[in-house]
Amino acid sequence: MFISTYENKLDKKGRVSVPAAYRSHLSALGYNGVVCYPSFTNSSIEFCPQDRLEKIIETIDTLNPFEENRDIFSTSILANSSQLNFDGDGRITLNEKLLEHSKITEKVLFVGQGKTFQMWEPALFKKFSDDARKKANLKRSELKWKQSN
Amino acid sequence: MFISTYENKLDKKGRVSVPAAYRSHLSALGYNGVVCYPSFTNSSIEFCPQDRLEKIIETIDTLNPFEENRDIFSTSILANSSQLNFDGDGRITLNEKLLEHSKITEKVLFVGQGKTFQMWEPALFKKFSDDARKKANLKRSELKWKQSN
DNA sequence: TATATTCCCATGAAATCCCATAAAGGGGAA
DNA sequence: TTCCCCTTTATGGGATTTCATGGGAATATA
Repeated sequence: MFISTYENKLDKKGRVSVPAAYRSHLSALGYNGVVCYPSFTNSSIEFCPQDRLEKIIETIDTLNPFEENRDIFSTSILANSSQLNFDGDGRITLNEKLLEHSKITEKVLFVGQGKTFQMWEPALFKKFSDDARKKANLKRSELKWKQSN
Repeated sequence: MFISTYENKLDKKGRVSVPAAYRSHLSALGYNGVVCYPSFTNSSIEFCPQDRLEKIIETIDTLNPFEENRDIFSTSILANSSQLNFDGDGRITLNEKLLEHSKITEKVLFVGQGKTFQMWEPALFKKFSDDARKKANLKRSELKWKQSN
């Protein structure tokens, strides 16, 4: 389970420590790295264990080859996703594309999302999260209903 | 079941003993820790066994990955949750975010809620429960009046 | 050869473990 | 019920380990 948030520092080599709590969960799942891709809907980087991306690929694969969605998904997710392995100290190195999309420069905020997690530029996340909280209050009843089913 | 209330002390390392009665219930469920998150509606910290949060994660996971609701819920719930494990003496360590939300500084009041429990700054809980009692009284007279008609 | 990437180790700070002590609670016998 | 003893629990603090971070050396890349 990926939960909570952790703020770590990006060093001048472009490395950042993945929080120990996330690493131990990943290694429990049998992974020594993560797959990541720029989010569709916001400026974060999405991370997931490898098997999850495989599931997404399968889903895309079932789409009609001439359907527009298929192209959109495969181009924007698969083409932009990368495999990042941990170094001996549990760090990953972020490439130029990821830094650009996320606008991360100094600090990296890791945000747990249950089965996945994200990386954010801290200030951008704060903005997003304030917004989310407001909307969540409005939509809370909706989630409760789904849970009870 | 988590019932009754207990007031324990927060030490200067930010640790507090979880009441033995709560701990033994948790260990009967097979957990050596708890998951917690700031309450939506008041200044308490809500605690639950881990499986409860896992159920929420499953629910969120059934939502379409590109749907707005999914982000909103996972951000406002999961990002604000943390896993707290017991040390060898049955204590947990509260982080800055939790202390700030709850305004806890010296004393911690544990309040049983059946399947979950809460942590309060004692004075704030007193205010909260006094208020609740007043409201209940108002509604009671309302109810009586309606009954007598 | 120059540049980037990966591996390895050092350091300080923070979290965790471990033990000592004091207080509280429970059970049995008078 | 009351007293005493034993066990459990709460709390404090020192010792140890883990973790994040920086930088140098080694390897790969171009």
